[in-house]
Amino acid sequence: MPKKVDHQQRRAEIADTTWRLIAERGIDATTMRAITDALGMANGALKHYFPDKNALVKTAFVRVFDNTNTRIQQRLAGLTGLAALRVFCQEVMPAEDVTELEARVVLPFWQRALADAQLEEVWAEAMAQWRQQLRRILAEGREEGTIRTPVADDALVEQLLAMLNGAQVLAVLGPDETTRETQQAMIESYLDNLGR
Amino acid sequence: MPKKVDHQQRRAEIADTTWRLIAERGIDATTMRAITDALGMANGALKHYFPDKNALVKTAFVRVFDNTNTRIQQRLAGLTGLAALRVFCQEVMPAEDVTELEARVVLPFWQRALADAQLEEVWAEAMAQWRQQLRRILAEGREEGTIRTPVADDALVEQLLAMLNGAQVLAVLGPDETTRETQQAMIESYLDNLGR
DNA sequence: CCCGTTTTTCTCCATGTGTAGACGAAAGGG
DNA sequence: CCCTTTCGTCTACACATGGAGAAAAACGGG
Repeated sequence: MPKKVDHQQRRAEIADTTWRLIAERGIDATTMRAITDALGMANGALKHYFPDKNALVKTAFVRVFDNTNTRIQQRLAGLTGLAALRVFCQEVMPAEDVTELEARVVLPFWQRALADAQLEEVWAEAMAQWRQQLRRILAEGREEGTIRTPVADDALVEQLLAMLNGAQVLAVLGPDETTRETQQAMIESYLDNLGR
Repeated sequence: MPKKVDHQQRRAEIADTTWRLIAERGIDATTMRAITDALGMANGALKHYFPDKNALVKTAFVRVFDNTNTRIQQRLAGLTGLAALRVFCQEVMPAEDVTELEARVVLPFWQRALADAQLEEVWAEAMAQWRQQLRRILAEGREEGTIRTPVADDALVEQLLAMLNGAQVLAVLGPDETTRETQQAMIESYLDNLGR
């Protein structure tokens, strides 16, 4: 029997360095040769794991989403209502270094999703998942009394989703370093207002 | 004396078809040959108007921003406070066809701005302008009593900016046609809440 | 009608890209 | 110890892109 290589782990490794390169140098500079160079491999080696670049980029993006979501789920353990919502927002917003890297990947992803139906589908699913989770958290908050705004939950979900996505743009493309605390203040005051 | 061609108008014409192509086919498919083909020109003709592609793309983006802003200023004539804010949001959000086209240009712009300092500067200026204008509108609303929320104006400005940018993403990449009215409801309920 | 200037066209080239395929290397089982 | 299977490397290639430059055309004035 031949070489034994953990195919799954290798794929993950390649995808990880791919999105890291995207975050660092931009997606245009992330060519297949740049990826294999960063991995210390030759350019043809990717072929055994990804048929073409589209597949590679797609799984790289999916991996970023998965990372974000599992991180959220971990930090969300045991929390409900407004407290859960606060953690959710903090974890998605580019307040830390990890989240800023993720933001630098999401913007190119959006651009590519405009022209690739598969990527758009991935994004749509991610947003559907977030919508569902936010709705559940809001319902919890209503029940336990931590959320008392007269605004309908559906509108709140859209507001939150839009704010979180927009915050990514403002954080990564804003030159001001104030954005760090400004964004914290922004989301905090919004959340405070939900409890009246 | 030689040919007399309105240099300014020609530049504008080229920039316009450029961002229209970007909106329709995506920015990757918008090559210089695609642009000249759409214009009925040869590929070398652009050289007299733009030194390279970066300059072309940059002015195309700037033109989109200028279009949006002048449209806003026109519709904003005579309005103050909450009414002005409502119009501002409606005009920026991709509720109409024109605004959706603009959104399809903004997403690629963000991606490019990540790697191009000049483009980032353009975006920063646009956001600075919007921030200033929003602050003024909010101050007006406070004075005339149409805005009575206890949340600080600075936080409101950031919330609005983030929501407007995020709405662009959700509108263009969301498969649901519900987003049209959903987004209207979202922004309306947010604005209603500002007046208590 | 001719001429000088500008604009436009056309051809060409260097470069970088994704991808394919042949060859060598490694590794574990018989 | 060998051999089959997989993995990795290297070279090559077709192709598109941005850009440069010479030739031709268009245009307005003398």
